[in-house]
Amino acid sequence: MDSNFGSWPPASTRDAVYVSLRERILSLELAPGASLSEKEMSLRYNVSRTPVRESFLRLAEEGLLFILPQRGTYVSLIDTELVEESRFMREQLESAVIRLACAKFPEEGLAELERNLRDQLDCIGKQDDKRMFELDEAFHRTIFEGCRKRNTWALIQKMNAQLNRARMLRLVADHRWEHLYAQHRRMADAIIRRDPDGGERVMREHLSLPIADLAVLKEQYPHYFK
Amino acid sequence: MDSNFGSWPPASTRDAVYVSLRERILSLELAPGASLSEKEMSLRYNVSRTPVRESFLRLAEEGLLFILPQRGTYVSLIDTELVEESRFMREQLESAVIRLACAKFPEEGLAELERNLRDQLDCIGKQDDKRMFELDEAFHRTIFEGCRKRNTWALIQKMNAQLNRARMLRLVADHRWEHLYAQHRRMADAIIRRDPDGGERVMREHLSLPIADLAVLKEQYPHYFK
DNA sequence: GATACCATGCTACCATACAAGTATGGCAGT
DNA sequence: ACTGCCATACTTGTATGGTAGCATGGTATC
Repeated sequence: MDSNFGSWPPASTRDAVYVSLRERILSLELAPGASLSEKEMSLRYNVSRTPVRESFLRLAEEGLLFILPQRGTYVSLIDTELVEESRFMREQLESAVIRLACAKFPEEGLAELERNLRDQLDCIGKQDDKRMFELDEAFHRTIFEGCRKRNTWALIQKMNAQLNRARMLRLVADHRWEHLYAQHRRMADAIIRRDPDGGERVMREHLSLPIADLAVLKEQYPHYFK
Repeated sequence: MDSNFGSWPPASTRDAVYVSLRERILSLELAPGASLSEKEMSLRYNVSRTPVRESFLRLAEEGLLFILPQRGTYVSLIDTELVEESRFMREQLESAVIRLACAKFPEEGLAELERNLRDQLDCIGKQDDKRMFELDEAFHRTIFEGCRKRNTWALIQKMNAQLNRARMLRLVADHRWEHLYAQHRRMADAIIRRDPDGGERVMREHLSLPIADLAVLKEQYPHYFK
């Protein structure tokens, strides 16, 4: 889920600070609009201002912070337009890729999807939300990798920062895991059947759902939004 | 074409260095594989290592540099897989957006497209390559803005760094400007006609072309590629 | 009372110093 | 001649000091 996935612990102080800050922002522990400063964070993490500053710059590029020179640094407000566009982009890219998958997909990838689906069923029984979230991501990633579209997936992951922060507001998210599983199952079936139209249809349905209630959230937490 | 577009001169030393380095990399003045160092650049630009270093980090994130800690920094080799994926992503996003444009597009945007097309014709007569390139970009940007997909366009611009560097290798690029103009003309017509299928068809055709000869380039400049 | 000014303390930005890891070339020992 | 060691000169990573710009609150002036 993170760019450092697979290379733990972080090689540098900078990465450690970056990872920590990012997590705190996405979890809303650092709320949208909150103010921070290089000095403050350097004290908190017991490091110098340099790695903190470099993390700030990186987070600012990702749209999670915004920096006003000589004034201060703030956690960026959630931009509904940006969230919607992120969802839009993901929908387009994923539906294109599943078409590819329905045209040609390696046997090994298919086996991986089946394994993943079995695990999902298992998770639904155990109500393990965290693991289910990981399986969801892994399922999609497997499709991308099977089509040799690793970089595309990486880009989607970056954009998802915005999306996931919004999603985090739905505190007790309606874990409609059964529904999610059913859609994943249909995707795998479409790939097996070599049915691009069917695959695309499920995928678009799948990716239209997540943030239908964005407007509601904006009313509920107005100070978190732009 | 740049994120600082419209806010000139660059507010900070950092941005100035970043813009300059980026341009030199994309123009291949700094060739793929070339080695550079923070110190060297700080001397050349007469600034301290700090803004240079921060530019390096940003360029590394964009995939234009790669940094080996304690060893050195190099201009990244052109990754054909990444280039192809960039093209792929652009194709998906642009064809989705032109479908939107064919469903609904503001009158004002349409006027802008017509203005742009007139200027393109003008440019073809004058053989002004640089301006034609700008008009090409502006044409596409106008379509995105008319659909309120500004952020999507911004993302495409970032990805294009990889693409454009590859494109730059075709030194005397075949400026088939007339062909390009014809395609743009057909896109505008599709928007006017409200013809999503026609619009998408032209767009996909338009964006499939650019790097058909990537393999040839790789043979011609093997040391520039991964 | 309202307004213009200025001291103060904050910020991020930039310069510089130091630390730590790595490549290289020469030299000593075999 | 070859090998292993080490001094040296690089590299990036981190720490810290100083600077310029901005916000704020108090004060002097009208």
